[in-house]
Amino acid sequence: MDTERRAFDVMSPDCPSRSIMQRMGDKWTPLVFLALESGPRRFSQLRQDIGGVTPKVLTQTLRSLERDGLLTRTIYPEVPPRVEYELTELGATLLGPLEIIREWSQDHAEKILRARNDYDELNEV
Amino acid sequence: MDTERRAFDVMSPDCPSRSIMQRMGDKWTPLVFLALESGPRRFSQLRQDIGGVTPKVLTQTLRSLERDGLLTRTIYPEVPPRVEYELTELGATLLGPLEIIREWSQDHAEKILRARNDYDELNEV
DNA sequence: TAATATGGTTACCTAATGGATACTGAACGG
DNA sequence: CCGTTCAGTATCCATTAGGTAACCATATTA
Repeated sequence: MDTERRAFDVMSPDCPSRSIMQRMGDKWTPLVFLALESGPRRFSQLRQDIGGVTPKVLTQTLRSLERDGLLTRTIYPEVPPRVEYELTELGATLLGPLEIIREWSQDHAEKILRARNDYDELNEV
Repeated sequence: MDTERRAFDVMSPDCPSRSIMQRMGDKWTPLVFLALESGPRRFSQLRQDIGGVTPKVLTQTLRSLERDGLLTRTIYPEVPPRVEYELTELGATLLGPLEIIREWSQDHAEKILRARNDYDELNEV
């Protein structure tokens, strides 16, 4: 129904879709998604799945994704506490696009690293 | 042929593909790509196509993409100077994935903005 | 009493990034 | 001699990202 007019346009400086597009390229968001791909995970499981993330930053990332309705945070009133994170339906629709980006990155990493070396050799002599 | 072993794995903290994945989500890179989709463009054309980018930042972005072999920078020795940017073959392979991200962002922007509002109302009262 | 485990939060700090603004160089037009 | 065009640089400042380390609440175990 909305084929004629685009409500959002990423090329427009003030369009909110632009900030959304940016966020999905932030440092940890894609990795959180890939880790949640196969089902709900606990906080410390995510920490292990994603190498090198500090708890603070992981918390920030998760909160921000929760705020955007991309995942849910469920607290189970047990001791010790258990908190599970799970993609929402909306969040799951992002898995496809992210998987494509991931494959591209992995498939072309070698070429890019070579290009960087060539460039640096030419311009740093 | 490389179905068995992955040379690069974005889930590994030290893998270079990770930095590559991150870069394609930076603020201006996707917009540069979309602007170059239909052919070479000059510096000031890009500035206009992409709203709100300062020359310094645009230069940084373009240089970084050139370094990675994703676009070429051609200087024509004229006066006033003319510099054209054009996607390389490698760069062009990124257009598909980026287009998918763009569509996702535009299609789901409204839902996400609504989720943000709901979240903020619940947690800021 | 205290250590342990979980799932965080908070305060604090630094380095890098982003952005605004003004300026340069080189040739041409007037 | 001055202004204009193009493609950037230079300079400065504010914001942010990310990291470290300490802390909290709770119940169990010893």
